[in-house]
Amino acid sequence: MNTAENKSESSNSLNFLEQIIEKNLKENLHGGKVHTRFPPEPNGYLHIGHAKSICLNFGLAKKYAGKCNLRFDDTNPTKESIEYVNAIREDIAWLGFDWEEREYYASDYFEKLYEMAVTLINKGKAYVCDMSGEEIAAGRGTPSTPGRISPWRDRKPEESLALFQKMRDGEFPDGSRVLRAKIDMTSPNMHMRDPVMYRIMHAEHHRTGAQWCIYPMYDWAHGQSDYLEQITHSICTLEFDVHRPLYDWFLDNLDISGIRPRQFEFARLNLNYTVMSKRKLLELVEKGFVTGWDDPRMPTISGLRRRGYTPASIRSFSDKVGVAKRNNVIDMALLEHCIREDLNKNAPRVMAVLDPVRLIIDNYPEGQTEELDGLRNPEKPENGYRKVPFSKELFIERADFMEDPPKKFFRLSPGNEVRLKYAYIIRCEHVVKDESGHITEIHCTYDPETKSGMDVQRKVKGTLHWVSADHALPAEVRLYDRLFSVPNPDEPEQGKSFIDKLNPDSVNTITALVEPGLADASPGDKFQFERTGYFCIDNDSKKGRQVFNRTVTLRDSWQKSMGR
RNA sequence: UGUCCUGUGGUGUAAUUGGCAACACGUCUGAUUCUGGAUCAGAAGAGUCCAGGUUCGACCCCUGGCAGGACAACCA
Repeated sequence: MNTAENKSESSNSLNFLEQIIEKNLKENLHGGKVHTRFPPEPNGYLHIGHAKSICLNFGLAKKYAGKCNLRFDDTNPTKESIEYVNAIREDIAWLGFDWEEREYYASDYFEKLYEMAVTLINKGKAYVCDMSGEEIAAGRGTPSTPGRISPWRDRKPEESLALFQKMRDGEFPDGSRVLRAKIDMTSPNMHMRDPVMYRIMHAEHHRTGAQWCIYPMYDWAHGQSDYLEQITHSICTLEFDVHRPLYDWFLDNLDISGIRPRQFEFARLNLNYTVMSKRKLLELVEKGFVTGWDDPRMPTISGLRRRGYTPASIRSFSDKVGVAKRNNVIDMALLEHCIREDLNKNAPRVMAVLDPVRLIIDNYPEGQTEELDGLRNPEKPENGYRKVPFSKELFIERADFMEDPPKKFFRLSPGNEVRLKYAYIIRCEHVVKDESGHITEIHCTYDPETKSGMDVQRKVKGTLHWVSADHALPAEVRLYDRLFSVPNPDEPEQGKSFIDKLNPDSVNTITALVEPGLADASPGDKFQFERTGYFCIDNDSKKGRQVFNRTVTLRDSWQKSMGR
């Protein structure tokens, strides 16, 4: 009985949806089929919360040898656009999921939906209501008080039918009439109080154009779309729990055959130090607090992609957060752990000095250059070495030198020795300062017998990264930090908004010096800058001027202990 | 003062038809290291919202509370 076995066994535990599916499979509920769907509304970009849902729906289908459809829930033309459709398709594909030929649109079902509505009208289960929006809202009552019956509720099916046809034909202005399901105005569930099925909207739809001027509401369109696609498990978030009786009511009253879909709800993902609602993300974009939906500080999939996150890291994250029905707030540290885990294994190492100070090796031959071997990735020694130029004048990180260091400072200080990564052990002899006392040069001597790869028995506590002054390339580096300065920007004090919780230092753009080999890297390429963090090349890069985004810092137990 | 959902270490998620609470992240030690990274070894941290009840035995079942969330768009 070893630990590895125990681990793999414990990972076999099922989440509540898997338990339901396995139970359904056992009782042969849907003929042994599992068919899910991911149903985004194309009214914004996908975020990390959607990623959880995508991984869940496609993941469940894969695990149980079923299929998962992509279905755009495009029933509100005033808020939706083709731009969003395209962005959503790109993001899902990038995450690594394939909906094959099953790319569907609720708008493809408008005609069928219309016919089904006619069926309900004929059965006396739906009616055209002539009340205004305000009247309907007022008549609905409140969660604790019943609603009032519409004066149009008992109009004859033939009359409703004729009106419904005229609604479709464009004979009435927006908001003048709606089609309502006839259910129960006294239900304690507000969604059962004769919910609206269709509203009149003379609006251009991004797919159906001007073909329709009545559009179905979510509750009507969604469940029936599930049925038309023969979805077995319709998985949505908790807030739709109260809609389930309505979801079932439509199916109950529609003479369906084949698979009867069932709705299940799980808790959406929440992440601290960010916001997740499309409305708020839209506001950040529209008011210019970020540069766009794909700003690297955004929790959107496109933002994370540009930030340097990999599909594998996001899938791993989705897996680790789990699936349940209780509200949760996931620690950003978990997301960061997932990307570090991936990049540590796969990102090539490279040296870059973010805050340079000049270091001169006094006893190193003037004009000499050595091409040193730097391991590309210690996690994958088989990837071999790269060449890194070394010379008399270098730059090191300003924070790696202290004139008057504290007790456990392992870096460079007067009289002290450190190793320069891949190069030599050096000793600091003296420093040069300007009038204001600012250090401008650090002078050292090196020991030629300590070159990397030699058998050196001397031990030094610290190893520093560096770049050669004559060879290094300047590059723009965007140091990103969390977008919000508080863990719960969604809950500001009275009178404040989440905007007030934005972190004023969420990005700090600097010019750094990077090793010359980076000149050839392309947008999207990811690296570990040794000792500082993971970075990727941004599309804003121009020839001769690379732009790097900091994905995440390395874990830093030194800084952590200093903070205490 | 309605209906529904949910309460397990700091944060998440488990506990196979009731059998003295496990895993991950985080935190803290130590070893190791040419990244104060990674890796390895280990530790602390919950007695499962509360109170009753059933039972030899309850996170799990029952009753009653309490707390949090959702629901009153012609949004999804």
